[in-house]
Amino acid sequence: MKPVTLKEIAEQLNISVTTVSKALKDYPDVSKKTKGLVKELAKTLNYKPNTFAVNLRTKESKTVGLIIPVIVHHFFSNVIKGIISQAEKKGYLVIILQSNESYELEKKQIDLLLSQRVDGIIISLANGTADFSHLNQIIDQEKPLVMFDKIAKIVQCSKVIIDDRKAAYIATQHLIDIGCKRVAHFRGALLPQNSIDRFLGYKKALLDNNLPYDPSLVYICECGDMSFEEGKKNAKQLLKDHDDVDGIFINTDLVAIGAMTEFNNQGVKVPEDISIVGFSNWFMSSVISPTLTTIDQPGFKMGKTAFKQLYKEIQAIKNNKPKRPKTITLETKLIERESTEK
Amino acid sequence: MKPVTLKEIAEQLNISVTTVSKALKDYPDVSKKTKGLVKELAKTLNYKPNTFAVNLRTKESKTVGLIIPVIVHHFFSNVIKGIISQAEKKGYLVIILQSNESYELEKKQIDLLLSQRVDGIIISLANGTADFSHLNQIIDQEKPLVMFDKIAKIVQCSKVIIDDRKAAYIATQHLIDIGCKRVAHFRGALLPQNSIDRFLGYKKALLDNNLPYDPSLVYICECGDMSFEEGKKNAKQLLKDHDDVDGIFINTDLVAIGAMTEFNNQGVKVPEDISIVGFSNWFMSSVISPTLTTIDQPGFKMGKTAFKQLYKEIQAIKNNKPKRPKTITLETKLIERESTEK
DNA sequence: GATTTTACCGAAAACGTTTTCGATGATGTT
DNA sequence: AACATCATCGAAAACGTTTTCGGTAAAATC
Repeated sequence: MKPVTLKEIAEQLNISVTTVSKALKDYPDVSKKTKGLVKELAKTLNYKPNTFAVNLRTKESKTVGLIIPVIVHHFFSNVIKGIISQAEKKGYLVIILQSNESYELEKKQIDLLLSQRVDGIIISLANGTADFSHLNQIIDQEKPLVMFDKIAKIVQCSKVIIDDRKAAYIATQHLIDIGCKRVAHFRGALLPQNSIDRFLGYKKALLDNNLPYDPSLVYICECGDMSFEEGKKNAKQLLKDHDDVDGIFINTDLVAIGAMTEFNNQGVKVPEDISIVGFSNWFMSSVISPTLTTIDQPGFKMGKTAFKQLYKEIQAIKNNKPKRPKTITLETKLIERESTEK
Repeated sequence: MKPVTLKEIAEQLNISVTTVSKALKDYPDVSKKTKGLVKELAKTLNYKPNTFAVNLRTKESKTVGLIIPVIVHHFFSNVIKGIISQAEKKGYLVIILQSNESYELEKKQIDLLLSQRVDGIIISLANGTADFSHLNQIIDQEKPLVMFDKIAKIVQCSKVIIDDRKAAYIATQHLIDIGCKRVAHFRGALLPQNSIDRFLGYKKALLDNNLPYDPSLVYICECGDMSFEEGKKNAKQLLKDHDDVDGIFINTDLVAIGAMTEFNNQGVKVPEDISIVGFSNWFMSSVISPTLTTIDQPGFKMGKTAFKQLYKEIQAIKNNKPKRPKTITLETKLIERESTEK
């Protein structure tokens, strides 16, 4: 019942462990005959190299860590899928951790991954993360690090992002183009770079169109587990505060759907009374009523790209080359649907 | 830049590696004084035990594998979350693989996990899996295996499931209770146990209520990536085939939503003309219009329970006790919403 | 003062692999 | 015949940890 080792194969064939090892890895200094014998016996005994020993020798685990704020989330689960699919192609396994938008957990989890000696880490930051020493710790150990979506510009590592500012600008411009004069914004939490950028894009679009920027039209939501509820709450508040808003650019689809639900409950018609643009293009947005205009955020591609970059850096380090941090910006596009049909 | 080892600590303190190791693990045969010195130095040097070496010695990786058919899926991502959260509590990491509903991939991935020497495996089978030798291989190696959701009854291992038959019965009975006389069923793929069970529950409910079972009212869908489209397609076909159907019990929410979309497009009113019950209680189902009556399937709890059971078996094996496979059935409940409001 | 007990420490083996560096004998070259 | 070349193999060290088994000195016991 014990797992088969090189030693056992060696003993059965009356050769050394060294030769067995080399035969299996096709070293040139092993005869064709022995290679054949070794490989055959290895197969019949169902030999599987002991990863623990291999890792110890080679100092690599062929494993990468992934930390994301939430798993049950259309965008993030797509990213996971992208990362895993690409990792599998390269023979890497992925350990997934959920930070739950908590800085403390994120820190602990990075510690955990480092002590596990993963070959690299991919991360999307928690909303609350404002200090980055735990990330620099990764870089100090010369471990590749790739951030995506929610990143920290300051940290010297590769990043896979979209141009949030531009996307938000396009979304807002679209609302203006269809005739909106008072455009509100439900923004994300205060810290994450992407919610800042989306806010800035929104603001710039207003100003470029000679529309006044009114801070009272900007509502905040944390975009955590309660996104849907937050959307409802903000919508309710907005109806109380203003009676002239005719368009909203909302930081994320789920919040937008919450808002639409509230509007529907209160008899406010979308898009007739208020037009809405969301963000991310959750699958859900294409099946609700009215269907939601949104910005397509390529989660699967983002995950794939993130792993590809991480892999490049892993290889670079292996060959003692500099890893060259790189920022990759993926394309987004506006998906026009019923919620902005005028 | 080299990682700190026991040896380095030992040299700096002029003691042996053995003592350092024992000090860090609070062995009784190390003096308080040395323990203090060792622990302090370990902390200042930021010592992290080399997992590779530890694994090699202890023969365990504190890592478990998870294979699921699809990741971007409300139910499954909830399961992932449940497993990860529970694993973290016990100091275990989770490697996630996606079988893409492919038997071949599933087989390969099990091989991969076994050669990685994970401490246990949790799996939900691919639709196409009909042969189970790859699963028995796990059991033969005395590795704990827990199946959930899509299981194989035949395989001798622990299982975490719901009573699909009962849940389907309740769903169908609900349709009958609100007055439906011709109840159709969109079932899942042919092989998975749960889609068989749901079908049987549907059938039994009909017969118990003296309604005829009509095979032409049963439509099949694979419930893979194309669920939504399949729902639309089946709905379209059903409208062609029958004009008297007034209720449908549908194998999974996403298919149900696809069907509702098609009905809506064709001017068929839900629930007035046709009432619909879905399955799984995806978040989406509570925000679409009309909201969807469905069976709540506790993904998070399922994941948690699956890991708990796996953990128990890992511990049992460690202590040379039998692992005692166990089947755990979780409660489901009917969530009544607008799609069955008469 | 001799013996036992206790407290503390370390040598060494083991986990299974990879890789370096020779060693050996056979073959080819001059 | 002397030498170089080539093909094939293996001994041994190394990776960093854990754990067994003794060993030594001090303290306790008689």
